[in-house]
Amino acid sequence: MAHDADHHGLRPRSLDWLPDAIRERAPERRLGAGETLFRQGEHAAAIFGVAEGRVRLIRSAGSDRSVVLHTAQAGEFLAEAALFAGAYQCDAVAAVDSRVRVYSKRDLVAALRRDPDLAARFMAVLSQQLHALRTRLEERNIRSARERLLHHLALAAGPDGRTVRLAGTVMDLAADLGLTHEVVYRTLAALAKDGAIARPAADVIVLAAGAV
Amino acid sequence: MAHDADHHGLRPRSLDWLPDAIRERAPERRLGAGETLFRQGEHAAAIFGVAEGRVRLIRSAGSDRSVVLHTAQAGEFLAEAALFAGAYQCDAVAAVDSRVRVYSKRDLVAALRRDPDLAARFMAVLSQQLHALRTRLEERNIRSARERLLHHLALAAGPDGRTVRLAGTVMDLAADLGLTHEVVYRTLAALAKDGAIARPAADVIVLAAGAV
DNA sequence: CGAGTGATTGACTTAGATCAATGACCGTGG
DNA sequence: CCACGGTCATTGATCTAAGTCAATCACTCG
Repeated sequence: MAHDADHHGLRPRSLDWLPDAIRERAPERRLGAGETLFRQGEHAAAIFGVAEGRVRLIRSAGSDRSVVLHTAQAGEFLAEAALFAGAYQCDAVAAVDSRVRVYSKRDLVAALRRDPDLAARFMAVLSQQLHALRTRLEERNIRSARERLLHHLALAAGPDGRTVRLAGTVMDLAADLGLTHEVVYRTLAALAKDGAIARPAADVIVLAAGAV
Repeated sequence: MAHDADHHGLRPRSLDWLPDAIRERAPERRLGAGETLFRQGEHAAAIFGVAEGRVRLIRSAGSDRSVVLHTAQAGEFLAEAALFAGAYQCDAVAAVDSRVRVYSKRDLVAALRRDPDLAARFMAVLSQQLHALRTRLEERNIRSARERLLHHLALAAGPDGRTVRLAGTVMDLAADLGLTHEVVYRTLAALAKDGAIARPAADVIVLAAGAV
């Protein structure tokens, strides 16, 4: 099986809050690469969780250009916004062979309305995701690969504030950072040479005490 | 007065959902540049809306490095996540002289719990912001300035799918795109020369019909 | 054992950042 | 009323860090 795409401390899981009753009742649907899950304008009767693969949200209406809005990875939720709208606002197309769980919008909305604790948990998850996403965007504003990487590592550090355990591959890290993997390898090597980080193991990075 | 920082179609307003009763009762607080609004670990008794200026969320604990998590612009909400946590998770420091509205967390939580419609509206706002943010992040994954700009323009286009009215300055646009303003000017000029866009007015860009 | 994937480094190119300059425009205070 | 300072728009010249292409090695899995 492929890597679990949702390995990252910074990428919060989005499905934990779901009541078991609803989760267990959600059917699974398989999508071939390129297959459409839903289209803009369709009545929104469900939202989805990506179990495996990748699903793209695409806005094709309007201009000729079809624009990718988002690529949902395994473990992510898809189209939460449809919970509060009558129709989907964009198309969803599987980028590769994928599996999605289908959650009934009606059931979910009813549950959220009935159970304030559930609603609070959902709002909490949304807020946290929002915060995490803002942080990622802030990170992308850092132009220098070195600074960006250090920013990321400082945030990903464990409780001691220095030790980072890489949950995925360095290539995944590079993708998260919006850098090519070569640059990340090189920058890691340079940081290690400067003594700014140490790498006691392949999947562990330790920030030096005085690191800028 | 400075530019309204929240001019952008892609940057959803975050305060509209608030019940008037709470909004009107929220006191305003002025912050000098560098002044701290709250600190990590403090009991979270309020959340904030930035009325003017910029407030940074900073994580300083752990590593020596203090890391900027987010810079909230005027019009944005600050620390929604604190609604569902006992204590703030990071520091908030004014980047420039600023004004914030202070919303009582207790009141808000009570209102959300009491009024499912309000809760639904809040969830809708959070979902939309999440979606918008994902789109911005997706945009940042586009390396080429030309393609990134076209992506942005296609999304910012009005109902006809081709006409974009710039709400702010080109410099603001550049900041949104994560590019320098010089590159944006140049790229706009190049696109115009290629016939991919037209600029009938300073603040209007029209995408050509056959634009890739 | 061979195919596939990740880790790593080298060589080279280029797009975008940086530094710099100019002109338009706008408000403002003398 | 106009000179002045500030901001934005725009373009040129230059530099460099990051992207691209490429190769090698280690490892795992069937």
